[in-house]
Amino acid sequence: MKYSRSEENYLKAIFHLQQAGSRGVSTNDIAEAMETKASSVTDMIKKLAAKDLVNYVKYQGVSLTESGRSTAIMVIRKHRLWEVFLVNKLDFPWDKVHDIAEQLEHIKSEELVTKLEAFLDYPSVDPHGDPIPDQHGNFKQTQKRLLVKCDLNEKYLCVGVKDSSSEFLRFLDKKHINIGSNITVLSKEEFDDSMQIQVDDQKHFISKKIAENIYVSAQ
Amino acid sequence: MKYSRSEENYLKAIFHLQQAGSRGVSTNDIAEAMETKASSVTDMIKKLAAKDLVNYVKYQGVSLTESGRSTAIMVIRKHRLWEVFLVNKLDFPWDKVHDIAEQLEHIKSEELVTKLEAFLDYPSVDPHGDPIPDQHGNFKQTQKRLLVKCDLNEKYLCVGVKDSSSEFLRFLDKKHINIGSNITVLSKEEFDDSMQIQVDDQKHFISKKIAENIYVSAQ
DNA sequence: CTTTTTATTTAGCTTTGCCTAAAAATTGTT
DNA sequence: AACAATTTTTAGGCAAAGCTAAATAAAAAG
Repeated sequence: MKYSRSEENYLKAIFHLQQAGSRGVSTNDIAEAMETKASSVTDMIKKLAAKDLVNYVKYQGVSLTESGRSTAIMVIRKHRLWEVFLVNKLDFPWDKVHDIAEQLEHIKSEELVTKLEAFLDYPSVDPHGDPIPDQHGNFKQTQKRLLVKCDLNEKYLCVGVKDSSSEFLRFLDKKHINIGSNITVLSKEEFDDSMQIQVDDQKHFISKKIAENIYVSAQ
Repeated sequence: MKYSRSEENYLKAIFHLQQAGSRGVSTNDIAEAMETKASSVTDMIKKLAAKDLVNYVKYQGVSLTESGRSTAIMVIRKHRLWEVFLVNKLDFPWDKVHDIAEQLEHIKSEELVTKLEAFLDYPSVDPHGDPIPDQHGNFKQTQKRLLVKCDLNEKYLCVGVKDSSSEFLRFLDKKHINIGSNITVLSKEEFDDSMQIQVDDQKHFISKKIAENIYVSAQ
């Protein structure tokens, strides 16, 4: 069964919103995420519900059905595989790949995804540290946490970012903070939650806003 | 300036038709090539004319403007580069890449094409032997000719195919006829234009229909 | 427990790209 | 030249995906 580009984008957005908050996803949230109007969202939701991709009760938001969830995951799988291709093979900087992957993720061909994945050597995460689902849709949610909530003097591994904007990613590049960097929080300012951190062998001061957008895992 | 997928497909079809016959391209020809109806073609032609992509006089067919031609060539460039990627990097057989390349050719990103081309090492032809335009739209039309029109006992180089259907390409694979194979016409049957040919170190009998779909160049 | 605010849905309109059926122009044939 | 056949265009409609504005439901506030 095949879905339109727009349907796939809605499913993806709903999936991401569902991951964030555990509640049913509201029309307005979807509208904001997709940069569209609530009325357009209602229209599309009805179509998705008719195709059994979402559970929908008027005025009560939506949740993905099994079928909707797996469709969303397959789109995300493609998106992340293409991001790996763009960064690892074509040498794109990691902050420039999102828009292109947004287009590539809608290419329809099972075989293409399978062969691309093999060509890339079965990567488990994309350039931003997000896990890549396998062909059955399975992926392990790394138990990552935001740097802002980390303990002092523990060694962490940078595993991903929350904000994927070019501005933020370029900031990280400038500070040599990459996926895989070792990070330790050396001190924390109670007043504004800014902190001094050690990244591999360099020390930096970063604001709360930065620390809120870096994911790390204990190591 | 950006054009829709549909507009790009029309421009591409018109370009190919224009290459084939030198006359202005007719509405019906476009409709047949695009597997759509003549009335739809008229609609689209008007839009393309309004955007100065084609020259259009009612009832007299169309021809591409400079802008239309270069847009078409850029789509063809992308199509052929992606075909090379699919065959050389992802190991697709050459008869399976067309449909996927039809999708990939519409991905919008100058940078992607540039980087893809470099990654593929600036190929000059696609897997079917068709030339790949450079970033300025230049490409040399190889002075190829159909095998059916070749002289006896001359050495030729297989440079492309006219028919790109899976059936035909698989036939060629079976006979080990590839782009780059050496071909010599050993004998020709006047009655039905069938011929005996030497392909590298193998001999085959082929019908007129086969010989009409293989392009060679003198060597 | 009303009232106000906010969220959601409905109604109706727009554009793109396609369709069918009918009209008009062109081309081919006596 | 006049009729027939073919090609092309027009007219009117449809589905997808979006929009604005108005109506309605739910949530928040008094």
